[in-house]
Amino acid sequence: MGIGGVSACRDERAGMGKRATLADVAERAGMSVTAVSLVLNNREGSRLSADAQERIRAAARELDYRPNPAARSLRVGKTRTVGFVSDDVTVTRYASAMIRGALDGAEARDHTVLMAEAGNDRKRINRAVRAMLDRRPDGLIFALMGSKEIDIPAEIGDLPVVVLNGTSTGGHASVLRDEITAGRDVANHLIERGHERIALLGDVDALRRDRRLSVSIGDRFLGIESAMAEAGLAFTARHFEEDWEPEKGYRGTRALLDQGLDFTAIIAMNDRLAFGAYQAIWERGLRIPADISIASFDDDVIATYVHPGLTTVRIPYEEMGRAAMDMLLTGKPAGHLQVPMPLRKRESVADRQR
Amino acid sequence: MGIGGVSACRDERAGMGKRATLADVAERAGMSVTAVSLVLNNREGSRLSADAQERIRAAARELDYRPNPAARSLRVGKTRTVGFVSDDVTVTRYASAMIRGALDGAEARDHTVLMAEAGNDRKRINRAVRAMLDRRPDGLIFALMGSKEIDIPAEIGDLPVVVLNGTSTGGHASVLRDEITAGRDVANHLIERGHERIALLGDVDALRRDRRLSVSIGDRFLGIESAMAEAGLAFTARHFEEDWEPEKGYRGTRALLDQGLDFTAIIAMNDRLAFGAYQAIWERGLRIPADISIASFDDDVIATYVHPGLTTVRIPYEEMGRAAMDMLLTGKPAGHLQVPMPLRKRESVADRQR
DNA sequence: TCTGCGTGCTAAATCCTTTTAGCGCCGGCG
DNA sequence: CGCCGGCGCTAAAAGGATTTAGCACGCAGA
Repeated sequence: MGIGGVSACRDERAGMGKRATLADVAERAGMSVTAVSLVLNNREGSRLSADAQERIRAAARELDYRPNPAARSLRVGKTRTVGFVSDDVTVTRYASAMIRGALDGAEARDHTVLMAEAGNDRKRINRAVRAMLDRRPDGLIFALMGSKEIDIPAEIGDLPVVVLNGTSTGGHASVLRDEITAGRDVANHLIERGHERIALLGDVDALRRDRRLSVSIGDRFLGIESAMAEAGLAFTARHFEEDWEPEKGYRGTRALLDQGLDFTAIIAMNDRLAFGAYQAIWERGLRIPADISIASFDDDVIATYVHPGLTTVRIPYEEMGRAAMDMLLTGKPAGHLQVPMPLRKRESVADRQR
Repeated sequence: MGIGGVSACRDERAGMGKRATLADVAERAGMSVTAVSLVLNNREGSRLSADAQERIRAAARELDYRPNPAARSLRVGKTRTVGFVSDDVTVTRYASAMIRGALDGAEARDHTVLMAEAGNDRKRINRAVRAMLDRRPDGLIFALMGSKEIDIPAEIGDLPVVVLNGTSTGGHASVLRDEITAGRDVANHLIERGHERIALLGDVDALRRDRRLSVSIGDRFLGIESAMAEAGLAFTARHFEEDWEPEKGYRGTRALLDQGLDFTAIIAMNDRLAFGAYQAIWERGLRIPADISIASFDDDVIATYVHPGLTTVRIPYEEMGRAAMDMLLTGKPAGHLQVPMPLRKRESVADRQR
């Protein structure tokens, strides 16, 4: 039975300085530390009397007891903490949605997230991984801002790992987006609207092959082309462009138009290219979608800024982040999850007029 | 004294399963645990012989010893961990730069960052704060995606706190952006180029007053207007608009143009409004910057996507994140730091022609 | 010779929780 | 009667680091 002074001292100082420990709760409840631990963790092992349980819970509540995670993880070996290592947070603006998804997933399972940014430099990656490992997280997510294939440092050993928005050479579990279906959806959407003469803006050779550069873009092309082939169509115009920026979309579309307008729709490989296309099309006095329909990929901010709104496929960053965390926190992560990419239909696609 | 097998077991299995402990190092060096701790932490207290020191260091190196942070922080009370609570990661795309800045700052001081997202809901904020507090971080950053004034939960007690991109009602240390100077810079830039008839796009009453909505927008107006006043100028046109989206910028600018074009330049309150203005101006067959110059705020992605490039003031998110972390990790944080906002001159502003 | 002190090092306590081993008692079984 | 086993609970160990207290020894000064 506690001396009044001691418990009073702890009592009112919640949040400030010292916090109640198991021993404090035990003293207040007139029980042993073990008993308190048992009860507060609802261990089935040995049932304490209902009375004792109630006293303990009451004491814990009154003292606002919350276990010290350092002490707990020292004993148990688990930290209820997940490491989130990303190559580059700032590259893709939307990528913060990936973080959000992961954070939500962790919160739902009562874990907290340690973040680190590692860049693309191998040394810095190793340093970040060590820093994480030192904190003994229960798992690690490698988040890639451009979907790529990476090497996971061997140091990690058998710690559960999920690669987010990419794959690893070691064949670790990963979360990807379903670019094949996305490609098919975009192409089919135009085909269903009656378009038969379609131009491709942002065609490229390198990315299709090398999965170290991108594990997703190859699939995007694959999907587009399979849908075209199934409809018995081929592109009536292609503009090759590796650098998918608005400026390039603008120039590319101009070049395409110079070829004599033998298309009624454009598939742009991303929204920035599409935005450039808008400018080139406006400049010619043509109208979207009346004269030319456009569809693309990413659902970047600009897709909603422009008139008419751009029909595009959303990259489900948030869902992916969430999925990665779920994967990591439920049993042994394995396999490659493909998250569907929803088609956002806006006003840039209409039925073929001509 | 260890059976050979034990140390051999530990020896080669770095990263996997068990890791070397202080006791392992001590055993290998033939010293006491205390001695190892003393040496590895370079304690001045008692000098061990150079020979002993060398043996200890060698043993630690060979075993790839790294201290268990749980054990350490259990003893010391510090965790070398900082909590980063943000209201909403996804609202502002650029805001991820804030995260990056904070991460870099923490890395530089060998701290790791615990992230949590709290939204704007008081309950959820408290839950996030508790989750953080349970992990006993050495400090807390409250990052606000739209710069606002918030209440910091009292629970935090005397833990060092920095409010990032906002202020607290409790007067905690904070990192803000210098919107007054930014406002002045934008206005002066136009004035120096000879513009005397200037329109303001996105004027608004509410935001100017209520610091709970925004602690920065009021200053932005203040800066703009003080520079105008010093030059003896007043706006020749204003469009009021609370919702700073492209659509509204488009309509607003059309309305402004309908008033009879009595301005040669526009100050838009943000880039999205400015983007809308571009569209309205193009539609009239006018040219930027030949007929109308435009300058605005934020340096959003679209500022570089459009032609001509949009002159705007960058929000220094990354620097702010970094500054907040520096503040937190060096002594007692206090005061309000104003991070300068650089003017990005692009092609949307030219000398007055008419 | 004895005291005092600096040197080089270590045993033990401490931080807080979880887990293991087991105590004392009582009722039931053989 | 003696033994076993369940009940309700606790003492003690373990986990890995830091910190405090202090030991043994040798040397210098009185």
